[in-house]
Amino acid sequence: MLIIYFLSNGVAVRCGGIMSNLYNPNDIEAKWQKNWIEKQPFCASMDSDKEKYYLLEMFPYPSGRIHMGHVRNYAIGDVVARFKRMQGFNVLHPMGWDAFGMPAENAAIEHGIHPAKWTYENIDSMRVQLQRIGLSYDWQREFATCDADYYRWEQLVFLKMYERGLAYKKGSSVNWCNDCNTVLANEQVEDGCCWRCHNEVQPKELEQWFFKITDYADELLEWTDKLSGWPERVLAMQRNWIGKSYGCEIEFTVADQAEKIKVFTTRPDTLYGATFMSLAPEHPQAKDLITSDQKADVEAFIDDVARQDKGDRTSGDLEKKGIFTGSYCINPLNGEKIPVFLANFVLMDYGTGAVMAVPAHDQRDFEFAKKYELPIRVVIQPEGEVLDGDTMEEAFTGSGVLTNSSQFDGKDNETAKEGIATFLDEQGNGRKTVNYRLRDWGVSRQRYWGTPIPIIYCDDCGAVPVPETDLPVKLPTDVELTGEGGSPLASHAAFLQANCPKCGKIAKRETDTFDTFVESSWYFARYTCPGHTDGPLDKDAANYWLPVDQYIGGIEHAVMHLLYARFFTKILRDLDMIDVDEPFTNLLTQGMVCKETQRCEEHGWLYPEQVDDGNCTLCNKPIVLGRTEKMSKSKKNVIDPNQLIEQYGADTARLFSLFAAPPEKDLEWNEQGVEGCYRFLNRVWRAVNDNLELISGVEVPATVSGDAVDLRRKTNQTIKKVSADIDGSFHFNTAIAAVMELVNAIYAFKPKQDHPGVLREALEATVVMLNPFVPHICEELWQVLGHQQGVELCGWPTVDEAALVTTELTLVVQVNGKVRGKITVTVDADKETIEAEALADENVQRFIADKQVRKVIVVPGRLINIVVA
RNA sequence: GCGAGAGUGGCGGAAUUGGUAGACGCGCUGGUCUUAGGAACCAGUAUCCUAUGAUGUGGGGGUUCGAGUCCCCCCUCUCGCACCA
Repeated sequence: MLIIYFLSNGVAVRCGGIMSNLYNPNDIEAKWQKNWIEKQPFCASMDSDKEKYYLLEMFPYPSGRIHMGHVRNYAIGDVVARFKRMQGFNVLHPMGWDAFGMPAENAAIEHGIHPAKWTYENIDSMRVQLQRIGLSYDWQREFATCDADYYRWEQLVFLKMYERGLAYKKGSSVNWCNDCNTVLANEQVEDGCCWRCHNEVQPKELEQWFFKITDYADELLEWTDKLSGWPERVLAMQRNWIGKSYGCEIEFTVADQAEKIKVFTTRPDTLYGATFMSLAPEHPQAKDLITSDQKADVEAFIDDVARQDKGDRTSGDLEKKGIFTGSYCINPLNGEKIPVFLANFVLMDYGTGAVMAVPAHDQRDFEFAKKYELPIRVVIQPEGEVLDGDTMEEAFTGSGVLTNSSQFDGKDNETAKEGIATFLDEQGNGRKTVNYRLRDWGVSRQRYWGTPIPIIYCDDCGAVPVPETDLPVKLPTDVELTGEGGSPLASHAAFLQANCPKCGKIAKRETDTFDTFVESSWYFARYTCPGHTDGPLDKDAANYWLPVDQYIGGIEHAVMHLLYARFFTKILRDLDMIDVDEPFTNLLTQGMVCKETQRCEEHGWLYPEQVDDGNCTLCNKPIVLGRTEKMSKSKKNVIDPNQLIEQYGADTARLFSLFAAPPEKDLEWNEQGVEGCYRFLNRVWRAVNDNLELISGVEVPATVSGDAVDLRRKTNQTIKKVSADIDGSFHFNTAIAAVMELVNAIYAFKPKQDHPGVLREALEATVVMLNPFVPHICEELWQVLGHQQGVELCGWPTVDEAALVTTELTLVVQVNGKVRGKITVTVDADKETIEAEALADENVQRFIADKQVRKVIVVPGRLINIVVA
């Protein structure tokens, strides 16, 4: 026999004779990918006969290289797309590029390559990499957000928003990142640092464009209760972010002045307990309140706080500090004079920036009062306890009955909240209000590589919108990026100079560009009509496809992207461009891809290929295993998908990503697990090829007998399980496990030659069911099995209920809840027969012995429990 | 502190309505075939034990004929928010 040794996929194999029978993923995958690129079988069009299904994964930033997170995200999506298509849905599954953003500018600065060139080249290279995974996208709908054909419509939406006052400009203190040289939205600041570069964020006064997301705060919040297809924690994060709280605005008159100070409180019931007031140091009224004898000290305090880092300012363990302004204000309920303080823990951007301090019932005020020896007055007494302001050790924030509160004494505090609010309203000193944590979305960025904001500044007419007919305001390409002196648009004469659309005089163009989250806030809608030239959206197409039935992406977008996209959907609806309220019916947030870290004492973090047999390849010292963490370049615990695919094939990469963990959980990368998946695909490959001669041309029989009954039952049980596991619940790992069981049953099935039809049936079901997971090998095997049409066109298999029926059942017999035996009975056996059989079991008898049988519980189809004394 | 989620073999993970805990895969052990095995196939693999036996799903209680699953208390971990008035 001819013996050949060669290396295939990194594994040495020996092949006796027929080489064509070897599973060779690279050849098969190249063949089918070529077929998909040429024939474009995954292109969608509107079809009223079929039920639509819009499946979308979060589009990638074109960094140039895909990572395992992409592979996982898109593999999950592709299973759903292929499955739904096989089920007969009209599936829209598009892909494109979130193409504006800073890395392109950084590449330009570092390597002198133009952002546009860099971006489009990256897109070309990433498209090839995605195609190498075998994803079933409708590539005809592809676009990049940096295409003028895309962003021109974004500019139009902006103009419409501007008309309606939903986009406006104001000067404000913004979050400034010195490293990125730009402004950040509140959502983009994490622990006081830039979400991208982690540089410390500084406050800076700037004129900025804002989107009035606060107008939609209520609707965005209300819908969080209706998005039943979203994970609860994402909804919780959004609710938290919107931060709606009901309360009261109360006006305090400043003693001996006409001025009033407005506070926001959720606890008007504690107003009689206010013993001082705290203002944010940057409160605009603060300076007017400083009396001359306090001037020097207070101003020093204000400077001190201003210099403090914003992160520390809101960190919670900041030491509470404050200073008396010298002024007093009057409690509108009892006319009491209380001192006004400035306090470092009062935030200007929440509520009104001023707080009535009730030390007895607020922990922060309590600590402040203790420190500065201010009075603590109890106004709410809990049941069964008597609080005393002089002796209490912490604030009481629970509910109780009012005291020291004049006509409200004796009322429970919930009733008093209403009563005091109403009373204040009648007196003209306050009113019930609602307060939000959510701020308007600042969208100006002082960057080049983004969508230009279509506004012209005229000395006479002010900010004038660019006429719709002049759109797009194109980003000029003839710029040089140096990384210094701010955005190159500000010094680009041809771009900068424009005539005022109103008066025609020479004017200046806006040089800021949009936050790139604006592009990703509506791309899913544009996919429904990417070539539309009469407006942002073709309403018919958008209404046919939207909302997205299933959206899949990372949890890191729980607040920013997902909230902005919801907001934009409502904007588009109110601009009469679409009819839906919410963009994404169902949301799946997949877990991160993690891997064990490895470290060398001398060389620090090591890449997997820098470790050989537990030793560092650089110095041969033993490595130290670190924690399992999210794959990241900095920790070097990364696997390059391209290399992985080269070694094992895309099907193996996909299979492992789907099998090793359920999609919403973190996935721990494990080389041996990958090999296990590769082995399984080899097993499937051989199961078909080794039996090919036996089953070719064989019809699947209508009725079967003998051992074949069991295999047919297993086949149908598997179809049932896999269908249920994929549909709706996305339990891909258990679906794959079920097919593995079927394959094991096929291997164990004997004698094969007696029942070729049933064997064929089982093998075909295996191939069809695996297709959503590993499409290349399945297409190939389907062809090998003699089919002319693609496997996807054969449809998803249906369960033959008759084949599931069994004649005999194995029941467990318990004595006092413990398994003591098993009996086999016919399915139609009655309760008496089953009981008699169970009691007759030898081992069961031993445990019953001479004891008295109290009760016998028969759970049909499952077990018998004999209860003895 | 608030909110969400999790805790099951050596590891990743399974277990409709409470009904045989540990599917499937990895790893490990033994075997077959081999010059060879890091291939393939077969068998075994929760723990303790001589055992047909006992124990076992973070800990402690409870409900039940029966609890990983339901109820109460506690512990640990992960994530998000956090001086939000």
